[in-house]
Amino acid sequence: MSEKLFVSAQEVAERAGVSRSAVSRTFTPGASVSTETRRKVLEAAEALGYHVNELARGLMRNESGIVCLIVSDVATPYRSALLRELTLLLQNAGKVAMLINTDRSDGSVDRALRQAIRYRADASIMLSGMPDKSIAQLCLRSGQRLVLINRDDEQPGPLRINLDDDEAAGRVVTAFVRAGCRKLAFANSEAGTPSLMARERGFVAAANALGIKVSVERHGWTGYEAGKVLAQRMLTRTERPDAVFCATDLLACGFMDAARHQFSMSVPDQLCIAGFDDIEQASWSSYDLTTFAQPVSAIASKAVEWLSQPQPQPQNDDTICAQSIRLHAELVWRGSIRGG
Amino acid sequence: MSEKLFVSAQEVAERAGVSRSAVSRTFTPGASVSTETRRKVLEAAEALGYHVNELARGLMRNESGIVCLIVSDVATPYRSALLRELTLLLQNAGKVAMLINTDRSDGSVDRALRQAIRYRADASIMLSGMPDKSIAQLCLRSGQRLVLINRDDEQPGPLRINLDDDEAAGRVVTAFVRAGCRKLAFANSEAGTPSLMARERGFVAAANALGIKVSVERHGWTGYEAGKVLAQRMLTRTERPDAVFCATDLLACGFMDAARHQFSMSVPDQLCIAGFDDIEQASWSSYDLTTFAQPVSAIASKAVEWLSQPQPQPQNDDTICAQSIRLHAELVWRGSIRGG
DNA sequence: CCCGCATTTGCACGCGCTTGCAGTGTCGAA
DNA sequence: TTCGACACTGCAAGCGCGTGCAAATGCGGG
Repeated sequence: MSEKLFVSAQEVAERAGVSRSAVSRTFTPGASVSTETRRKVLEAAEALGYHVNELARGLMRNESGIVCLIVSDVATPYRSALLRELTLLLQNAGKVAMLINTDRSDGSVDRALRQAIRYRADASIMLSGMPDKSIAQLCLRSGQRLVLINRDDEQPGPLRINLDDDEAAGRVVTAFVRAGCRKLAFANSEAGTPSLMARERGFVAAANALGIKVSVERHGWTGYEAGKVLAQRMLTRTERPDAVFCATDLLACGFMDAARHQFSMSVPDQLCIAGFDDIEQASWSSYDLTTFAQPVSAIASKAVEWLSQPQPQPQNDDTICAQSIRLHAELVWRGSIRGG
Repeated sequence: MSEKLFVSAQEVAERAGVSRSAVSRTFTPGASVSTETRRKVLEAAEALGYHVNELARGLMRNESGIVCLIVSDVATPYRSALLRELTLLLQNAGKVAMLINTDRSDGSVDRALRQAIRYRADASIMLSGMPDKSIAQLCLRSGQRLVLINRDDEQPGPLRINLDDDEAAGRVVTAFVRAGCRKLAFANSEAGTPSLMARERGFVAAANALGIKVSVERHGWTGYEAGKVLAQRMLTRTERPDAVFCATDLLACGFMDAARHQFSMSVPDQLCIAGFDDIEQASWSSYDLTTFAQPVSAIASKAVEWLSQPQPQPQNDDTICAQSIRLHAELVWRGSIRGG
């Protein structure tokens, strides 16, 4: 039955005529082995098809090399793009990604996380999403390093990566105004995550500063369908907006489709639209959406970089390194806003 | 420095006043422990915040509970949808997903896979993509179980999950003909994966059986841009097709956008289009694409189901269970083909 | 009261690996 | 020649856990 599938360092040692320690050291960067011994070991290892058992190694070293990616809505364009970048970089850094899907909220999230703790993951990266800050707590208490992307929990310890959502929102107001729009609207979801709300606040504030009032509507999640519903609500009013900033590209796509196909409005002639994320679909010619680009690869590389650094002194004085990085969201100008 | 982060079974045992074996058995389903002992152990474990060390357990049991997902183009809608489903189901089955991204072809793939082997993954699921069958070999040789999705390697051992691509392609011919189309075309990528080629063969064969010739064009990968290029090639000819079957929804979206915006053609009046995968965007009203649905959740559940079964006798006689599952791709009828 | 049986429990070993420590060999300087 | 410095190497302990085996315990019948 369990018929000895893997070769162990012991066997490699025997074949190479050296001690088991020599084998171990050969595969430990920075250990002291002579070139000759190393050669013999590598040869034997190759011949036998030896692979270091990372489970045993992790057991000794007390670090597994596993980074777990905690994510909801994996199938969403922005989320999956970030996921792609992160896995790639982690691999290059010699780490390995464990995926925790938090879509179902029926306690399986908690179960999955505990699962990750059981594997002694060195770190967790939370790609935004669910507000469960207890999860973050659990990660930290089990000695993991934590990276929070687009979340704003005021907890010490983790690295927080955020965007300049509010300033970005201000810039889109300028663009709308320059295009001659005066009846601005903001289409948001009910998710209420910090970055979404920051965009809303920034937009409203910048417009108000110019003496322009903004009609705000919130509905559903950040998906396409919600965008359609928002359009139905906002475009059936007596006074239609002539420019709408959608908190998300998916919302924008839904909004635009409804505006065009259900209300026969022309974009950008009768309605200017802007989104946020710069998902692939934003560049498709049916949408040609002006939007803010999530600096996906910058986010990923900052995160992985931070994780690759040696543990920053885990002292318990009050200057706990509450690292926070703020990245810039570049406006990608396309055809959904007049004039460019 | 390494200040004892995790509690061990030993400590739990001491607090509960039992032996370490008792603790171990408490967390091993099916082991023999009295209710009283179990209660004491669970209580102590809870108080101490004990989590089984899955690394050590895997070392003993010689199975890690890790399933690795080998995937390229994670950010692609179909791929990420499948990923979502798989991770969810794996979690429910008490397993954990390790993600291997094979986008870069510069040997990092190989490195990542070896990484996975080092973690003694119990199984791998290859979500189609790259043709490197040597990778599959490596998985099998290291004792993993293997699931191949939408690939057709004729190797024994793995579970193969495929679709009825050729029959599906036949059904779309019928639909086109019924819509009054006679100049059929097939837009494919150059990737040449088995399922893509099966769709092409099936389409051409079914059309030929009706005495209709098909113009076939292949270009690039299976993305949106390739679809646009294909449209540019096929629609600049003197004799334009009046119906095109795209091997992929992304191709179809690109094709449709080019047809409408660059060639001012009306879909479906002047051109009927069908795709394959039923990605979310296919249902967006700008596309409203008739397409075949990948039975994503069926695929995922078949895969996880198979992995959850006890190892099917690993005998070495010639009746190696070369399991193969063929699923049905349902035609989702929308507005990109006339008459419904 | 004793004995056979079934259920629990503890002991001790080993999974495959890292690593501190002591031992071997080599070499140049004194 | 002697000696310290140095580069390797092997030994053995131990990481946290599962599990076979034997001892312990409980129980009912004789």
